Parts: sequence; C-alpha cells; structure tokens
Amino acid sequence: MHDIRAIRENPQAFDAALARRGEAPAAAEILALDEARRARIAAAEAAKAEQNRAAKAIGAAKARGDEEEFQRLRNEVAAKKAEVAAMQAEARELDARLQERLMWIPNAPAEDVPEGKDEDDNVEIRRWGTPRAFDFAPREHFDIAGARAGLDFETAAKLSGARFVVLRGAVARIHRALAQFMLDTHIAENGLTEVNGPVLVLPEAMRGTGQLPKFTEDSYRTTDDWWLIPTSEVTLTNTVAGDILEEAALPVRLTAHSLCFRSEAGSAGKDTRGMLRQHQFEKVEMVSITRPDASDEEQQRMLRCAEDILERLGIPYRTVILCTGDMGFSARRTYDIEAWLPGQNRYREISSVSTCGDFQARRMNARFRPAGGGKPEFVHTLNGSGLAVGRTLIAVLENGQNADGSVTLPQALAPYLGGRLTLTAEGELA
RNA sequence: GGGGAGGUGGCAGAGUGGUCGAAUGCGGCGGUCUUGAAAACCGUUGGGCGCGAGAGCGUCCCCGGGGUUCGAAUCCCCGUCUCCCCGCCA
Repeated sequence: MHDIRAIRENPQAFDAALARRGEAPAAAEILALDEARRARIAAAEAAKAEQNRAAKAIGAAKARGDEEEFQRLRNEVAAKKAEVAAMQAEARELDARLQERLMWIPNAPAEDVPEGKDEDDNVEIRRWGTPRAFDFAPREHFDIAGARAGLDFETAAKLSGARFVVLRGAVARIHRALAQFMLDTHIAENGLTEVNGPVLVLPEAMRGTGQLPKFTEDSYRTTDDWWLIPTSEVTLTNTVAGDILEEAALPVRLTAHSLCFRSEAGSAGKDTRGMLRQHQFEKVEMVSITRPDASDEEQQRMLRCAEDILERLGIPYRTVILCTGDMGFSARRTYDIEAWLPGQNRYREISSVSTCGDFQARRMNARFRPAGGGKPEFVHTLNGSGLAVGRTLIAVLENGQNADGSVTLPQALAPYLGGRLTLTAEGELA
C-alpha cells in the first residue's frame, strides 16, 4: 500500500510511477478523498473535545451538589453526542473508501527497473553454465523413458482433473530429494531459519502480501473462508504482521518448503503437457525482513542464494530483471531466474526474487524500532523462490537425460538418494 | 463438538461506572555516586490519527466489533484467541 503522505507531497511522482506500470493516474481522486476525510476528522474531533469537556465537568458539579449545573451539562453532552456521532461516521466512511482505493493500486517500480510492456522487454543480467550439446534430440521431461514411469498424469486426472500429477517411485524420491537439498542448503549455508507453517490462511494474510483484494480469482478459498496459499511468501511474510521488531532482530531470514495452490485462471491452454504448470506444486521459499536501507543489498543476496542452488545442481540458467510491465503487484523490483530446459530448447522461469520495499509492510503494519529509540518505521519485505521444486525436477531430468532414456542425476543429490545417481530407462535408481 | 476460566502498557500485575492512558514491581533509557562496575537514589519510558514551521494542542486505543449511560478498562451482546475438564481424533 502506498503512503498517503507521500502522495500528498508529490502527486506528480505518484502518477508517474503508475504510468510506468501502464496504470491510469489516480492522485487527483485519492487526494480529493483524503482532503474530505481529514476535514471530517478535524470537525469530529473538535466537537468531541467539547463533549469531553462538558462530560468531565459533570462529575465536579455533582460533587459540589450543584444540581442545576449538573442538569445543564447533561443536556449539553447529550446534544453534542449526536453531532459527534454523525461526523465520526462520515469520517470513518471516507477513510474506509480511501483505504480500499489504495489497496487496489500496485507498488511503484524502483528507479532502475527497465521500462517495458511485457516479458519481451525484460533485460538479461547474466548467464551461468553452458547448455549441453546433445548428440541426439533431447526430449521434454514427460517423454524421457526413465521419467515416464514416475510421472502419472492419467491417475492424477482421475483423482483431481487436469493440471495435477502423481509422482511415483524414483521420480517421487528425486523430487523429495531436491526439496530437502534446497532446504538444507538454505539452512546450513545461507543462514535462513526453517519454518513450517499453515497453508490455509485468513483473508487478512492474503491482503497483507497483496494477493487480495485484486487477485481473488487466482487463489482457492475454502467454504470457511480460509485461503490456500499460492506461495509460502504469504505465510512467512505475514509472520511479522502487526509487529514492532527490535532493529537488532533484523534482518529476519526465513525459508519454508510448502505446498502452493494456484487456480491458473487465465492460463488455459498454456503449458498443458507435463508438470510445468500445476494447480498444486511444491516450492522452497525464502523471505527476508530488513531495515529500509538494507533491502537492495538483501535482494542481491537472496538472488545469489537461489542461483547457487542451480549452480550446485549444474543446471545452466540466465537471470533477467523484469521490466515495469511484467512485475507483480507488490513488487518494487523483481529478478527472474530461468533454467535451461533442453527439451524445450529455451530458458524457463524457475525462481522469482522480489523486493517489495515497504509496500507489504504498510498493508500488514509490520514495523521495527530503530536501535537508538525513536518512532517505529516500516520494515522492507523481500521474497524469492529457492526454488520451485517441480520445475527443478523438470530441469534436472531434461538436462541429465541420455540417449538411452536414462538420466544422470546431480552429484549434490547423492546424500539424499543413497548415492545412486542414475535414473535408469526403466525408472529405477541405480 | 459440550462445559468452565480468562485476555490490562516490553513483562508481571492492580483497577468492577466519573478526576484512568491506567497504581505498583521488574525490565529499558538518562543521571547522581564510583577509578570502573554493581548496589542505592533521582528522573524518564506505548501506539495510531488530525492540526501546527515548531514547541505543542486535540482525538482514539485496556483482544476485536456492537450496545447501555451525561460518562465504560469497569455493565450487556456477538466474535476471536489462550488455558482447564469431557468427547472425538492423526
């Protein structure tokens, strides 16, 4: 959420930021609401002050036995009361409208975010690794002999319909190994704290991170009005909602392995084969809560944590910075990491690392108290995939495939696979 | 699911209709004393919003939301969370 004071101070800058995102100007409308709201607040509080003064004098009048004055004050307070109530109601209504309006407006892009309309305008930052030269036509993951036995889309369809998968045997184990490997690396090497939280959350949490109110159709809701998290960013970031943290406690660095649920509304017909895009998938997520001046550096650190996973797995990737038109609602700057998928002969998104500045912190009222004392300030929040487990499985399978349909698995997974690093063409670990 | 007890400042814990944003203790911060520290003593110590250049002024907040009353931390209703007992259960 945006700072109403900042909009007041520089409405032009606010509209300019919206324009970079391709959004219509909103400052004029918002400031009109804000002005009306503040006028009502001032009037209501002045009237309330008079009421309080009279109410306070009643006690004294009673004590000194001045019945006449007592009655007069009673009447005065009663008269004021109605006036105050009416003005307060108006102020509340205007405030609610202002808040609601602000809840629908996306974050402003950072200065260095490249201008652009869609993903074609994203800018490549770097590449790591060299895509392997195959002496045969590399297949997509669902066509690799060794993987086929463990990727059961038919049974998944029977259970749950389209965009689900049942993993079996060695493939299921490799998938699990990847998640364990990622978590262990983040905990032991990157200094993150493991968290295992709910995947069912209240609407407030979804509003805090920005999924609601604008993107209701992208997530699933239970009949009890819980929401299934589309990413554990929601769970992890909202752990500090409403808190005032001590500066010494920052940065807070969290990681979680969780199920994620997405309706994929609007992506019908996209990536329908294989397990690239599912309604339910697993992801290891990273979240950092930092001081405002530390968030840019933290984003680079987090980006490195995610890239490091791919490097340890030996999967070539490229890193891009998203342009203004391709960034998510809450983000101020986002880097995507795209893994090389030889079966598709292209790079595909496997991680997204964003800083949200104080945008989410304002929504969830997450603050810290400066070390020297003084007023609490909003923290900065960051999140990044580290990584999407299912997509990493695809990358491992496609990059390690052999002509005979077997797959050579990364050395890094050895501790998790009993040292057996070959997925045979028959779908067994060897 | 049924029954009971509770949610007060960073923590502990008073306060059951008026002068309470709220005693007291602990903790924190500043100071006196001390070579330094401890102890002791003194002072200070929540957040939001509005107005104001500022000092400051006003207003709201005792889990959340309604209500009663001239006046609510205190009374009533609903919700929520915690704890205890019973039932059920991975």
